[in-house]
Amino acid sequence: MSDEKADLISTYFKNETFHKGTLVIKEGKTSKKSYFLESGIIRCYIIDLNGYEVTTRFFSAPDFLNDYLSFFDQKPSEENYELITDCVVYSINYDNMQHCFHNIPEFREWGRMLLTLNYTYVNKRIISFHKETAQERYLNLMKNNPEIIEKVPLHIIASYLGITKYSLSRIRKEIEMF
Amino acid sequence: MSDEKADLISTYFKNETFHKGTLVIKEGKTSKKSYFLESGIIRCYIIDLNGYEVTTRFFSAPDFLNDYLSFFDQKPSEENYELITDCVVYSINYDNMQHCFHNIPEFREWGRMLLTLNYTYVNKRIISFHKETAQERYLNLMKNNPEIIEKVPLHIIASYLGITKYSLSRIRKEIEMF
DNA sequence: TAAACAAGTTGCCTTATGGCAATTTAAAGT
DNA sequence: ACTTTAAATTGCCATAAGGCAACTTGTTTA
Repeated sequence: MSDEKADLISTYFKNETFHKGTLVIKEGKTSKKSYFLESGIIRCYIIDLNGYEVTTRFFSAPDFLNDYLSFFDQKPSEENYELITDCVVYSINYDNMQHCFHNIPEFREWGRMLLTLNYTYVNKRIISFHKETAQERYLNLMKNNPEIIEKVPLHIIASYLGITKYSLSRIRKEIEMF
Repeated sequence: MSDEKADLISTYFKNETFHKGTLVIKEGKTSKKSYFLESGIIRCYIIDLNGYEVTTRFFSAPDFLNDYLSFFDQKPSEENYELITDCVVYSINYDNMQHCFHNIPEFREWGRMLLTLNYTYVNKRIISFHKETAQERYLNLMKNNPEIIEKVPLHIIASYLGITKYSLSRIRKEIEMF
């Protein structure tokens, strides 16, 4: 993408800072913005049938974050997006997003690319649940996103890996012993 | 959608019949068509790192099936789509799909809706791996897609549920005993 | 800095699932 | 109909992960 285009696009984004613990998107409320994450970590989670929090995804800079279902259809979200650390973001609202989509071909292309990446991501995740042990999933997360291992509380990582905090604690112990 | 629109759209689709065992989309080859499944069952699977087949999804009439990544980007697929039973489909090729997308607003809307449904589907699936036992996942499949339980071989259903054929066989036995 | 609370660890035991081998049942091919 | 092959079942034992309770460590906050 050319610099001019990038500059043009950047004028539709607004720089913002949020603090740890903030819910940028709330279950039941319609998502008003999408975010480019400049620094920090955000997690997406839902409450399952038994009342437990299930972390479905982490976002860490420089990821782009939005709730497809809520944002593009402007209907209530079914998930929560919570800041694990303080974050600096560039946000874009619905109208500006629509404007960019309709007027900047590169933006459309980029949007489609994001969708592709997202789809690939969830597909890989499903496969990882089939054919990897919890320990392997943990080691992969460690390899690909060490910042998450470092900054996210154990019980949240456990809920992302699909195991209990007890099991993750034991896995950590075992890994330390090489 | 109005009847005229539906008729118009239908002219871009071609009626075809394929036999059990056919691979309509092959790993490494670019997907040329998307399919509306009129009757029959198709599964999508990949080969994992250890050489095992992992079934990631079933399609049963009246589902719409396509490989987003391969079809829309016209690049090689990473998955296989195999007919579990004989199938009757309505297929549409890439050029016609593009034409419809550009000229029929309802078609675009429908495309976005499909995407939404797909995303919701994979999200639910990820959650089911977190917080349901294999037996619960099996019972849900039974409830929502009895035709799959009936017509798909046990070892394939097992690979979809993320367990071995041995475990699924035992789960079936246990369920029969109420 | 004390007190309160959350996060993480660990021992003990239970349960779900895996993996192999032997066997039975069902399906396909000639 | 017979033979061959694939699919499904089952006994036996191994392993991964869960769940509870007690305990330790680390973080807030009054």
